[in-house]
Amino acid sequence: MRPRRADVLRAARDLIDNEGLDGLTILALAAAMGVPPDGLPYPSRQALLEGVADELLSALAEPPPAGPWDQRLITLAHRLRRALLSLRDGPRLVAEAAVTDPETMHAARTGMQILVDAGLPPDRAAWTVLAVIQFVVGHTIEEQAPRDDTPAKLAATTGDDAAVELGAALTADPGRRFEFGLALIVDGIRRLFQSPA
Amino acid sequence: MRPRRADVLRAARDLIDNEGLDGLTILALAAAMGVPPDGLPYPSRQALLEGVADELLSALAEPPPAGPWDQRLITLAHRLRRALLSLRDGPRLVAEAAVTDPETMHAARTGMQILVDAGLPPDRAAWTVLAVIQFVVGHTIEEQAPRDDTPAKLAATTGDDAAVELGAALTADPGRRFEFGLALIVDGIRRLFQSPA
DNA sequence: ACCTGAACACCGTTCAAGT
DNA sequence: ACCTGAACACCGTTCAAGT
Repeated sequence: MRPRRADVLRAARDLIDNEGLDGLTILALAAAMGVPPDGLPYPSRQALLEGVADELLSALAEPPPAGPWDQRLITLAHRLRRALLSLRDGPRLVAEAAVTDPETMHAARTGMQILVDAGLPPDRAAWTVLAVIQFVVGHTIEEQAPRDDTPAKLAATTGDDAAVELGAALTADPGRRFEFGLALIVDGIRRLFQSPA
Repeated sequence: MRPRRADVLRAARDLIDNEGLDGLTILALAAAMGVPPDGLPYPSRQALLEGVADELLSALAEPPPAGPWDQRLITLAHRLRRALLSLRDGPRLVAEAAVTDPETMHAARTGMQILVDAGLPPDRAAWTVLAVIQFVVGHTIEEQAPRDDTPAKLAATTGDDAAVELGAALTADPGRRFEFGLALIVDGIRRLFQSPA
C-alpha cells in the first residue's frame, strides 16, 4: 500500500539532512521506503519538494505575541530564518520550490497585519513585508552556502584592508549579522511611519 | 582542439537563456560545440557554473561615479540587480555557484569602500554592505521565480484584504518594489551614520 | 484494480582504444 | 601525447507484465 504523506515527508527530510538537497531523489526515497519509484503519494519530484517546503514553513502559522510592531516584526523574521535553517539546504529548497507558495504567503500576510495594525497603509505594508522576507531569504542563502576559503585567499593575495574586514564579517556569528541587517531595515520602516502618507 | 573559454561561456549562456539553468548540461554543451563531454576547458559542471557566474558579475568591476554615498550605494545595488537578472535563472545560478565567489567579493569591497569613504567604521561598513547584497539576492530570486497563481487563488479563497494587497504587490512593477525596499535599507544606514560609533 | 520490476531517455564523469 | 567514442553508475518518469 502507498506510504502516508507524513511518513514520506519525514523520510525525505532525513535524506536531505544526510545527503543534501541533491541527495533527495525519487529513487533513493522510494528504495528507503520499500516502494517502487511511482509508489510515492507525490506525482513528481517537484511536487515532493513543494510538500517539504510547505511543511518547513508551517512553523510560521501563528502570529507573534502582541507588543510593539517592531518587536513583533523582528520575531516573525527570526522565525522565518529559523524555519529556513532548520533543514539542510532549506533556503535553496524554498527558493526553488516557490517563494510564493501558500505558507510563505501566510507568513507575509501575518507580517503585513502587524504593520497595518501599527497604522501603515496596506500597500506600503505589503511592499515592506516583502522586502523583509527577501532580506531573510538572501541572508539565509548566504549563511548556508558552502563556505570556501575565497575571502581569506582574496585578503591574503590583495593585502587589502577591506577584503580582510569582509572576510571577518563573513566568518562572524551569522545570528548577530542577521540582527544587524534586520535592524537596518526596521530603522528604515520607522522612518516610513514618520513620513507623510 | 579544445574550444576557448570565452566561446564556451557564450554557448553556455545561450543554452541557459533558451533552456533554463537545468538545460545547461555538459553533454548538451559539448554536443553544441562539437567536442566530447570531457573536451571542455572546465573540469566539471560546477566549475563551469562558477565560470558563468563570475562573468555575469564582472559587470560590477568598476565603482560607481563619485557623489553622495547613498546615491553611489544605490547605483551599485541597481547594477548588481541588473547583472543577476541579465541571464535567465541568474540569481539561482549565483546562489548555487557561490555567494562568496571572487566577483561578488569584489562588488562587496566596492560597496564597503563607498561607506568607509563616507565615514562609517570598517566593521559596520562590511556588515552593512553584506545586508544590502543579501536583500538584492533575495529580491531577484523572488523576481525571477516562476510566477504561479497562488496569490490570486489565495486572495479569492480567503477573501482576505491582506492577501489581495499582497497579490497586487507581487504583480506590481518589480523595479519600483526594488527601489522601495532598497530605500528602506538606505534610510536605516542613514541612521547608522547619526548614531555614535 | 493494483503492485511489481524492468525499460526509457537522459545525466555527469571516466576510461580504454585508437592515431 | 592526444582526440575519439563508448561505458559506467546514476537520474526522473513511464509502462507492460503479472496477480
